Amino acid sequence: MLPKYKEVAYEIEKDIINRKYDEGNKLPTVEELMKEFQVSKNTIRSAIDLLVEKGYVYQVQGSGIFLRQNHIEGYINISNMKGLTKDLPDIARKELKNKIIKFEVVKADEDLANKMKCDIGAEVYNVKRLRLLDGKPFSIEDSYFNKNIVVYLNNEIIENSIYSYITEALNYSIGFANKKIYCEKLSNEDAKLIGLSQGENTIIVENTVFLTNGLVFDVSKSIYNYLDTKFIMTTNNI
Amino acid sequence: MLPKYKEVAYEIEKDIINRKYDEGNKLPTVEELMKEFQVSKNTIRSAIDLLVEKGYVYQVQGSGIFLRQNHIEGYINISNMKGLTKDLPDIARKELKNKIIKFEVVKADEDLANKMKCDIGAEVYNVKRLRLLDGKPFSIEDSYFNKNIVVYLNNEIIENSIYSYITEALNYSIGFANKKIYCEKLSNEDAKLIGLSQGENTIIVENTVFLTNGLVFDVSKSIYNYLDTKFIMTTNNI
DNA sequence: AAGTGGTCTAGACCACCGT
DNA sequence: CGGTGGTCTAGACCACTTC
Repeated sequence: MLPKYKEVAYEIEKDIINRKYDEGNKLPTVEELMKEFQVSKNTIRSAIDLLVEKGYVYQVQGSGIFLRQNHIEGYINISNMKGLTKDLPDIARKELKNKIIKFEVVKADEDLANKMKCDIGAEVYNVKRLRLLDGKPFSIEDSYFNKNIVVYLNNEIIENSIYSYITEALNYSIGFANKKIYCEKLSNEDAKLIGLSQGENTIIVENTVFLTNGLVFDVSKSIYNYLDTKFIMTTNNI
Repeated sequence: MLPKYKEVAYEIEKDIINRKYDEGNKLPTVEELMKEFQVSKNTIRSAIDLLVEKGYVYQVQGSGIFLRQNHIEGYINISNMKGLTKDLPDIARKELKNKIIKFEVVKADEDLANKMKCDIGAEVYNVKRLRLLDGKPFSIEDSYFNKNIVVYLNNEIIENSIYSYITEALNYSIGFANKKIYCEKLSNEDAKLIGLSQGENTIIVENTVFLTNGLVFDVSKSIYNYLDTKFIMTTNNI
């Protein structure tokens, strides 16, 4: 059961996506939204704050709540964090397949234990997958999952969506993430997998993902094909 | 005059940076903060929400408000948007210099007019600068400023900080930005400027910056030296 | 059960925009 | 000056964690 302000934000988000407010590029006034959803002013404002944070709208005091272009065809929103399978409405029409390169249980060394805030020697899943969109190599993802949290994985799960499994089957809720973005030369092995040349630079995203209680459950490094992948993000000046 | 919740957020942010809460990695309880700052619960919560959005803390219901590592030495926080001069406490000790490569007034073509939401043929400043840290090439920034908003620029301003000038001298307030991040081959000219090889891929950030009233005032493309520049960002699952 | 964060309301008043 | 967003409060009650 979602709280009211999230429910309202979700409804308005749907309306925005369905182009209900395209004419005028403007949302109804706060007062009109209060009447529409039968909630107090603060609840509407909390809902709008969420939409501002997501980059859907901006507010101008004394004037209104305006739509903001936050989506560009072909770009991946790097702020999303529900996993590739759920993240990409844009490419969702395409078929996403995961080819397993490696799937094993290893013991965390000092570096990994540090990143995962777990004990040295703790068991972790190491999953390396080649991700294909309509059969075309899209990214190489090398992930580690804390086995104390993600107690079980199998081939079927990792060929589909690990994130769906974690949030729906294991019922964990994902809280936040740190991301590092940089450019790095491809190894011979990775270059072959993703269809580029060895020694060529491409774009890398390292991800450390936390549950809402602050535990690290996933540390990953993803290598993207720079020819096909551009990221977009929105920021607010707070 | 800042509103109370921003003032409170600012004070707590200072305390976090000054390591006041490092022991226990925890902030005082909401009730304690209410007493400390003599404000209502909702005001404290608004302040904490800002710190959550900035990646400083996370909240666990029933448990507390915990510190989150949001800063790693050597990484540039890509979510910041006050301009390089103000953004980088990390490298602020270093000397930032701007070498002007190009500074002229041009008329917006269709593509630029589209990006800047201005008329085709409208006058814009085009400023291309090589940015140096301690004398070392750090990035090449090619910017366009809407001349209807940024009515005047000169060599002195663009050798120092354009953003300081816009926010302090012109008294505009910056609202939000869209950023595109990708990897692209260097031209011969740019490769020479930044000290890499022609045809080598490096990391690019395109920036469209809006005032709080929704007007675009700056469109820019920055080319970074991939050897020296890695970005970091924090996200929340909302 | 006690402690701590999360949601919601009604109402008051302020600040800014446009006419 | 009317319309619209922005801030703030006191208080009630809920939900989760910790012991």
